[in-house]
Amino acid sequence: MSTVSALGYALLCLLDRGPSTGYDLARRLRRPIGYYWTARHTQIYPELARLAAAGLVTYQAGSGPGPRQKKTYTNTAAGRDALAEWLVTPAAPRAPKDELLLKTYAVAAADSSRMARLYLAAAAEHAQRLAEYRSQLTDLTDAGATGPGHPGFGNYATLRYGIAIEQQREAWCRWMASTLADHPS
Amino acid sequence: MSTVSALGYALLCLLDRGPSTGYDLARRLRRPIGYYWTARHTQIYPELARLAAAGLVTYQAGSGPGPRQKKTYTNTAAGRDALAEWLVTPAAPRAPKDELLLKTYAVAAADSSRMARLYLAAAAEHAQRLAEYRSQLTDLTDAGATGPGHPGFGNYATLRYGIAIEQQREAWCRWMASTLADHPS
DNA sequence: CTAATCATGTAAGGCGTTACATGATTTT
DNA sequence: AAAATCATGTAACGCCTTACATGATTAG
Repeated sequence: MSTVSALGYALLCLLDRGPSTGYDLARRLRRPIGYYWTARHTQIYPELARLAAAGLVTYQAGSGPGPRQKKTYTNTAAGRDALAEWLVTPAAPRAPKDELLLKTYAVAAADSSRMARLYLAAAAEHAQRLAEYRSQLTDLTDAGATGPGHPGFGNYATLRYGIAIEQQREAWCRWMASTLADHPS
Repeated sequence: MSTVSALGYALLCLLDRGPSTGYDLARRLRRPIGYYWTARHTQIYPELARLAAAGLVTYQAGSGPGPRQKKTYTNTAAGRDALAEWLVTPAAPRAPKDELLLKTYAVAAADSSRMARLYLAAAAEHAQRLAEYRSQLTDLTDAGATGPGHPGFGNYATLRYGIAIEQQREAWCRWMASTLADHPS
């Protein structure tokens, strides 16, 4: 009963919205899923092969641009069932990895003013992300994707989360920068 | 010039606050660093060996409880320098992995009421975390760790971040749950 | 004519987890 | 007497990135 990896389910999520080649899945994975899940094509191709072997996807092969065949993948009924079941299964907690927080823990061992610049740069990045997310949210709001039932609701909901988090992180980074600036070491 | 991994720097951060055995580092890594960085002892022991080989830490060996020697590690001057330099170096962006957001993206393919329960359970977990963080923040505030210069400031600053994020995430989970409940599929 | 895009794969190596292995001391 | 804690390691395996490899079509 070959278990499917999270990446496998991510691909099933994408294929649920429409058939794609592996190449296309890599492109579609960049936005908006790339904000909370990423994978390179080198991971995607073998994973698609595993999903096909498990009977969760099928493909139609045609002639491709390169020396190999181009394969267009679709979810099978088993794939849709597996996806629906996975969606309502609580996720195992993942190990968090946040290098900026790790650095913050040891802030006493660093030069304050150089460290403050780090937080300002991070704040600027978050501000830029925030602008990106907000513009995408506007588009989705205009399209009426603010409720479940609308096909864009998944995107809308994740964007709302992203906006809330980026706001907090930007504010926290600015607070760190100003706190360090007020207190040179 | 053997490059040091993020885990290596995490260990240097801990050793900067006091010498430890590998076992003790694993324990100290659980809280509060465990909130934003984790590692098992199976990763820590080889990493300490690499740090020692690179001259960033030294150890004093004594007789241990088991068949092997117990080693107490300390940062060297080179280790402290490497740490100070790493702290002010911008981190390379990490690939985010958030299974709940991935599921949210595909929410249209799931049963609404079962999915709503998932968000409620997640919200409850965040509420519990929030209570934990708040109680620790109170202790640190009482200890006067609210400004840089105080040795507990690193903990204080990361807790403030954690509280802000957990609040947002809890609120977002509750919003998702109620939005799905209002709109059964 | 050059670069980008479309399209699919393999191989080597780092990071991280789980399971395996040993054995003294302290607590229940 | 049993369980937890202290203490250190190795081995196998999965996940993920970087580099390697091929070649047609389209846009500048």
